[in-house]
Amino acid sequence: MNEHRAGDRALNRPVLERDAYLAPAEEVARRLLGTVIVRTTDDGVAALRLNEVEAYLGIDDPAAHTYGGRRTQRTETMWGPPGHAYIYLIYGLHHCLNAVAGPAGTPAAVLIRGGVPVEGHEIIRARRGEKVRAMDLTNGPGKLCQALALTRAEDSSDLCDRNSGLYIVDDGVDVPDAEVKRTPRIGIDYAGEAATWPLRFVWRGDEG
DNA sequence: TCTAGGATCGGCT
DNA sequence: GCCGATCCTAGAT
Repeated sequence: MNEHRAGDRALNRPVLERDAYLAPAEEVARRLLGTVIVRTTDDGVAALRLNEVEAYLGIDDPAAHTYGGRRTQRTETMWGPPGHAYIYLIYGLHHCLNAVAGPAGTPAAVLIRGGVPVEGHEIIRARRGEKVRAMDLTNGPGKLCQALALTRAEDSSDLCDRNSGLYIVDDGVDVPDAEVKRTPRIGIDYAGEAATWPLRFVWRGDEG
C-alpha cells in the first residue's frame, strides 16, 4: 500500500485556514470530512483522515454544552475564536475532541468522532494496545483521543498552527456529497427533538 | 458540600 | 446486542 506515502504528503500540505472554521458548525463539519488531523509529540507524528464528525450548534442546540448560553470553565474554549481544539472529559474516563466553529462569541463546535490512520500507525497502535482490531483503533471519539494522546492539557490548541502539536491540513482530497451520509447524532437521547437533527456526517457511511 | 447524569468504551452473552 | 465501569462537571443546596 502507498498509504504511508500519502500520509507523508499530507503533512506537508497547508493547514486548513481559520476562515474555514468561521462558517456555521454544520457547514464546518461537512468541510472537515476528508481533511487530515496531525498530532506531533515526542513520540513522533500521528495523522488521521477524518471520516466521521458531528455538529453542535451552540446556544440554540439542546445537545451542546453551551445550550442556553451556558459558559463555564470547561466550555470556555468554545466561546473563543474558531479553529481551536475544545477537548473535554466524558463519563469520567474518555476524552473527546472538537473543533471550535463560528466567530468568537458563538460557542459552536464540531465533534471529531472518527478517522483513518494515514501516518504513525505504530505510535497509534502502541497507544491503543496491541490486541485492538485495526478497525477499532480510531473509530470513536474516545478512541481517537487515546490514539492521538489528547487530554484536557491540549484543550484550546490552535488547529491552524503547525507548531501547536495538533493541527488540521487540507491535502486536496475531495469528498463528494454522494459518499456522505447524514444521520442523527449519537448518545444525545436526552436532547429532545434535537436528537433527531441530521447533524452527524459520515464519509462512506457503512457503519450506520 | 452534595448529587445526578453524561457528545463512551469494551467485555460479555 | 446489552450492560456496567468510573469520575468529572455543573448546578443545586
